[in-house]
Amino acid sequence: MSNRILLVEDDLALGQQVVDTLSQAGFDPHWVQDGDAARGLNPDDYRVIVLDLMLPGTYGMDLLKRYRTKSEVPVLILSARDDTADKIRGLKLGADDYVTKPFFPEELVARIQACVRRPNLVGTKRIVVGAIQIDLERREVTTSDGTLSLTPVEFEILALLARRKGSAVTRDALVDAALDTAHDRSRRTLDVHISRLRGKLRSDAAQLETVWGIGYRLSEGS
Amino acid sequence: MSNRILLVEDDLALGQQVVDTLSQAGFDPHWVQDGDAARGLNPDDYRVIVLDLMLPGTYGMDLLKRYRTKSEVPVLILSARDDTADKIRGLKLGADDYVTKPFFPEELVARIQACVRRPNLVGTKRIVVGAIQIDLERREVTTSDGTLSLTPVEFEILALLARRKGSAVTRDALVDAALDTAHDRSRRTLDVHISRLRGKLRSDAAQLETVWGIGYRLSEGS
DNA sequence: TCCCGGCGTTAAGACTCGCGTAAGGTTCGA
DNA sequence: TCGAACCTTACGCGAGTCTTAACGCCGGGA
Repeated sequence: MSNRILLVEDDLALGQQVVDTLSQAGFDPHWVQDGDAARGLNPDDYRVIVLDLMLPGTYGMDLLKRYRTKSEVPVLILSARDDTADKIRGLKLGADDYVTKPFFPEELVARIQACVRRPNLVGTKRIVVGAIQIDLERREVTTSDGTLSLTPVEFEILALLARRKGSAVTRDALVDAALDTAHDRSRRTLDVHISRLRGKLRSDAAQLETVWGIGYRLSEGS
Repeated sequence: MSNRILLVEDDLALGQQVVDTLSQAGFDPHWVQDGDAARGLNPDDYRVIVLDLMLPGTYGMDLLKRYRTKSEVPVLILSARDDTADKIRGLKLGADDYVTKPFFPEELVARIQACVRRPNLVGTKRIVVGAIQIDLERREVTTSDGTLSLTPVEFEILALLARRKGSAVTRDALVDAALDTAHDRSRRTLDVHISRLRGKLRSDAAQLETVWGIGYRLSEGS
């Protein structure tokens, strides 16, 4: 795997500085200035993501949430304000580290290396939950009834449930991950997709449990 | 594996504060005041190690190096000085994070959780009280009778009691945590939920004791 | 350009399930 | 023994969920 790092930073001077430092440290930085541009990128293409919280366009927190639901990639937050509440919120959302400006580029590099070094056990692009096998790269799902074809939304829902396999996943998280943003969470759209998903899962549908008042959970059958 | 955390900290006030916060967050802190005492411990017995760099006896950096050569356990550094050179040195030596005093306990907890989250997404955030095991992520409870499904309110009640395991919890606190606010505390709603909870706990119901005039307590059975 | 199939969304009715309340019984402490 | 605090059961309402059906958008193909 490459040493590619995604840097989301709108400050031109700072961004250039970080890019230079990362390059010298042997990384392959990929710099995006705009939050909306970062939305479309696939987090799994990168080793680490360095994210500035104060962005024009999409807010940094939204990006973080988005990345977290989609992938396991370590995310390191960069922020102007040394605000503890913000810090805690970021870390709770799944960020792996938090650096406040101003910082020395060397510190950032050291922290990135600390992220990378961590045992990344979940490198596989294939998740197995009971009788359900999900190939994230081929976007293919196999059950005990054979291979089945899912729509994009259905696949995203199942993929997120599989990544968090065994644990209950909030309705909100599922909506964030699978449906276009700016959705009215009160609508019953998600239910419909879940319903169709269950229909396709057929004999393995029992693995997709509903957690009342919370959301859903994908459990191993046995 | 348990949620045991090793805290190496010589400052008595700060140490106690951290221990309290960690306990409330569902961890099982193990506090050592002396660096030399920490030398002999096996790092693999702990989920995370929180290490103060300014210690009497063995220097913190030495301990860090020692742990790193022995084990893969995440180490989180605590330091009085906000010295970048020190920070970089620590992170290069393999520390997973670096927090400078003064800090808010909540921040430390959030950072610890960020460390813990990585290796295995399943099985973390788990509280064991006697025969009752509570998986906060899966929202699942296992007793000696097997897995049982709780309603949201019942789960919140049990979770709060488990977090404060062994100590009495006020009725008000339980109502705040589990029930919709703006409720009439004088009513017998909480009793009903407790009753239902006991019914589901079956043979382990004895662990959920009534503290007369105060509230309830979840105790280890044996 | 028009048609058609796939897909996401909305709407609506039926249904399940959790929650709060009431009411009567029981236990505890003084 | 008395009263307050607590336990338990039963029941109805309403929130949350499931399912079916239909609408609208967008793409490819004729």
